[in-house]
This record gives sequence, structure tokens and C-alpha cells, in this order.
Amino acid sequence: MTNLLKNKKISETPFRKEVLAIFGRYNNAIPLSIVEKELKEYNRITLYRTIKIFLEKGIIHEITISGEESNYAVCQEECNTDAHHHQHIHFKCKKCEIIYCVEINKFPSIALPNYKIEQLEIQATGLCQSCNV
Amino acid sequence: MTNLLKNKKISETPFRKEVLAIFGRYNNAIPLSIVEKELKEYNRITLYRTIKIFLEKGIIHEITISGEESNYAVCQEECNTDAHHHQHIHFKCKKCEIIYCVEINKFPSIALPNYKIEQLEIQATGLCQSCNV
DNA sequence: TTTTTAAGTGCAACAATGTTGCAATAAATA
DNA sequence: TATTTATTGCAACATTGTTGCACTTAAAAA
Ligand SMILES: [Zn+2]
Ligand SMILES: [Zn+2]
Ligand SMILES: [Zn+2]
Ligand SMILES: [Zn+2]
Repeated sequence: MTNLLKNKKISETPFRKEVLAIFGRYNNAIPLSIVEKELKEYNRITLYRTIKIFLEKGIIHEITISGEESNYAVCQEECNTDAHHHQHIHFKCKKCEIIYCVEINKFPSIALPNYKIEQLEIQATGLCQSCNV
Repeated sequence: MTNLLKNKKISETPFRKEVLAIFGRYNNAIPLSIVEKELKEYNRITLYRTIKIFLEKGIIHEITISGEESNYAVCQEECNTDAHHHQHIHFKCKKCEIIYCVEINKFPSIALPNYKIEQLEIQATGLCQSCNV
């Protein structure tokens, strides 16, 4: 996790390491508000810039759901500035409201007449492993 | 289109009719900035409240793509406050950048062990009918 | 390791976006 | 038409995100 910053060719500062460590402690996507809560003290602007560069460099990716706060989760290693290479869906649990990145082996494909589909992004809602009892 | 407001049980005001007419003139999703451009003069707050109630009542739905302005498109008749009943995907063209609501007859389904999936939302990117030549 | 260079941080100030209370106004209902 | 109810516009505010610039820190070179 630590060498991720070096791998992505951005300076390894204490603040960035700390933010990255927070993401690492969760195995689901988290909103900025949680990052802020976990940081004892921080500069609002620096945090914005950190999130921005993490997104640009493919360190994290953003999950947006209409009417809700954006969530962020660490990317796969292969992601970069130009493209994200995820083979997962974003699953939001209706009960615990946690958003998970769920790996999926056979990604569905759809065809639309006259359209050329290059990429699919899937968001699912329902009950997660813990809540589906 | 006009009686849509009555059907959804909200007051039929000149402003609301005008905003609804703008959505009706497009056959794709549009951002707030286009609505604003089409309105000769308008009150910013009233527009926000109009969009908000349209969303709540299931008159329009919101399409959010990470890092981009939200887009809005008219809903199917069956949509309501509690649930949207769309059988379509959101397709964003890489070239013209327009976002379309594309009807799809066989909606894909996915299964995840231990998860209970209740709803899927799909966003696709590629080339639209016009740009795919 | 020290020096040089490049990048990151924090402050101030600003811009954009969204919200709320309240009085005036308009729409729906009786 | 009169009454009730909902909508609108204003002012003021809250939140979110951005930019320029000086200062500090990290990385690279010597
Ligand atoms: Zn859950
Ligand atoms: Zn993800
Ligand atoms: Zn196109
Ligand atoms: Zn749609």
C-alpha cells in the first residue's frame, strides 16, 4: 500500500500516506466525511487536492449515486490516469447502506442496435452478505 | 406532457410547465445548465425546488457520472416518489457527449453468492447511433 | 550528505452550488 | 367568488470546490 504512491509517481508525503492508510483500513467504499472523521486534523484544501490527484492517478475511484455523497475506494493496480480497469460492480446495501466493490467473474454484456458499447458500469442495490440473513 | 403535473398531483404553474416543456423538447438527458440556457429568465431557487420536486414525484430522474454535471431526463409514466421503473440503460457517447436513456428489452441479470440483488443500474459508454458511422 | 530543483501544503480569498425562513403571490378547492 | 393551500422570490446562509501565492517539504542531482 505504501509503495503505491511511488508506483503511481507522486510524492510520498505523510498526509497522503495517512489518507491512503484510511482507505486501506476499509474493505468498502467510503465517503469524504469518513476520511475527515478519521483524520485527527487536516487541511480541507489539501484533502481535496489529495483526493483529486488520487483519482487522476488511478489510486482510487469514485462511486456516485444520485442524491448521495460520493464514495471512494482503492483501485486495482492496473488502473491509471487514462483508464480504470475494474471488473467489478458497485453494490449498495439497502440496509447497512455500505457500498461495496464486488468482484465478478463473468461480467454481463449487452448489445444495442446501432450503438457501439465500449464499457459498462453497473450499480446494484439489495442486501449485502452481512445483512442478507 | 402538460397533464403530467396533474397526474403526479403537484400544482401546475407556468414555470413548472415551462421547465417540463424544455425536457420534452429533448430526447436525451440534459444538465441543469441547458435548462437554464433555455429559460429566458428564472429564479435560481425556484429552479432548484422545481428540479427537486420533479425528482421526488418521479417526473424526471437523475443520471450521475463521476466528475460530471448531473443530467436529467423525463421518466416513464409508472415512476413515482418511491420507485423508478425504468428498463433502460444510460448511454454516454464519447464523441458527442450526449447521454441517452436507451430502452432495452432483455435487461441483463447478475447473481452474486450471498448477496441479494434487487435492482441493477447500468451506465454504458461508447458511440451513439449518430456518431457510430 | 549537501545542494538544487520540483512538488506539496496552508492561507486567504473567491466561486459555485444548494438550503432555509418568511412574506407576497398564485393556484386549487369549496 | 371566497377561502385554503401551495408556490415563488428575496435575503441570508451553509456547503462544496477552486485559485494564486508564499512557504515548506520531498525528490533528484551533485
Ligand atoms: Zn448491508
Ligand atoms: Zn469499485
Ligand atoms: Zn454521439
Ligand atoms: Zn434514463
